[in-house]
Amino acid sequence: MAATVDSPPVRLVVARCQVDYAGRLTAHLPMATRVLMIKADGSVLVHSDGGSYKPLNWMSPPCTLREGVTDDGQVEWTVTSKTEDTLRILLEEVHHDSSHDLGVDPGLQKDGVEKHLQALLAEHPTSLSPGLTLVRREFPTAIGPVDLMCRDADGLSVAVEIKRRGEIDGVEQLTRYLELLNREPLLTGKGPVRGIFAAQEIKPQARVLATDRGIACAVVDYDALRGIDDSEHRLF
Amino acid sequence: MAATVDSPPVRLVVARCQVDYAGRLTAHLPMATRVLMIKADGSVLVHSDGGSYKPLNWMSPPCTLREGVTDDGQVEWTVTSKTEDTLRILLEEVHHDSSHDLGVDPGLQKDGVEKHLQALLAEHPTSLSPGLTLVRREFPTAIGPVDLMCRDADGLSVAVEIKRRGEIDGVEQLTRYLELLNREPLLTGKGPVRGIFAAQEIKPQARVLATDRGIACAVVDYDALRGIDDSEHRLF
DNA sequence: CCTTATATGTCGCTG
DNA sequence: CAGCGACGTATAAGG
Repeated sequence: MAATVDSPPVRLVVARCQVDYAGRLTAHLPMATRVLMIKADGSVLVHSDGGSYKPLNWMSPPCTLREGVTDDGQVEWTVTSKTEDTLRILLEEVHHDSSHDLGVDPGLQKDGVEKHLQALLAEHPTSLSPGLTLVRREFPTAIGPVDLMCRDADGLSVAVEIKRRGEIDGVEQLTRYLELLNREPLLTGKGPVRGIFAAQEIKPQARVLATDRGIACAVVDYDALRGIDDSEHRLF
Repeated sequence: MAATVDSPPVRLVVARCQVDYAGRLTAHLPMATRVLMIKADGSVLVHSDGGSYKPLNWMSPPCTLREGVTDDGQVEWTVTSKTEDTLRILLEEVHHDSSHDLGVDPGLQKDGVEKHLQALLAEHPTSLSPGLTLVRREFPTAIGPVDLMCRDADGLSVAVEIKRRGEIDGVEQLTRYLELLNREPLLTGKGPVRGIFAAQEIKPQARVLATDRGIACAVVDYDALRGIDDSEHRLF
């Protein structure tokens, strides 16, 4: 007797279907041929040809799929989550239907993003502003750690917020830190704490807001920093 | 002669494979069985069983897939984008391989997103605060447009920020706008610009911050607004 | 084409 | 579990 699998983990279906979602929003997909992927946890993905990795429609786990038949004899899938979200898929014609046991996935291994950038800047603080020396990385405040705390040639404290992409949120974040840091007498002895917003790319909007708040912007050349130890500084 | 399809739009492959990505980061997937979806534009999705709709790894269009063979005879896919990102998939064993023509997708119809909420509130500004009249939607400022600019019965300007879910970011956003708007003499003639933070749901933290800054919070009943023209107002 | 704001964001971490 | 920040964010809208 052959070994059987009770509920095959992944099911791939190609079918002409119509999809309706109701949850945080309502969405409707007219009848057309699409790829349906049903995973072991009951989650469903509705993919069209093209677009990026995001499905046209989907249901995230945990959820349950119920297969039924409508009054006029069409197959209907109803996917429901605990939070009353529902995905209804009406199947008009099934072109393909297969199931596959994948087993457990060992998972993804990532390497090298922003932590690396922080390490580089910690080693070369003068690339942000001349005369800067590192006091400490991840300098703690009540609302979270500042990426870099430095001191400049005049003895002023300098708080540095590092992002890969400098957007307005990052300026807000640094502003909050500066507000708290400027209440610390130990830091403000020689004058108010300066702020530097450092990123590989700084959006115009973020630059405007930073400038408006007296925060300096530093565009960091990642490759140059990585390649050359004593890189030129760029401060705007 | 039978009609042939040169490059079938969607290809579904289930295979034991190993995946390596190099781009803004590097990522590695050890050898395991996964679902591979190749779309017409050459984009590739690597799905495992479980997780959400996001693939373990992927390549976004535009990109090209090249099928090759390694020195030791294994099938190898190399997907490259214009921006020198590369996805390398080493296939050890193919369990399934099928192609399907989907045709053009009519696309998704959404309802109940923020834009719709904004339209409803623009039509019924009194649901936010009594006596409010709309001056203009998407009122421009140096750092972006305010969702609604209104005027109250006393002639005061009122800036409204609308979110589906009211979180702390939205309060920050409105605060920024108010800061800029209050520098405009044309708006502050009768007094400082008021702020209203409107959302279907407002998180406690956001409410505290808003209150602290003198910003009013309005919880919007989307269904009521959509259903009834002259809905009751709720202002906290 | 670039910039900006939204997302059924998702994901991972930390308190 | 909530809150917060990052993401190869994706995606749509507007200038």
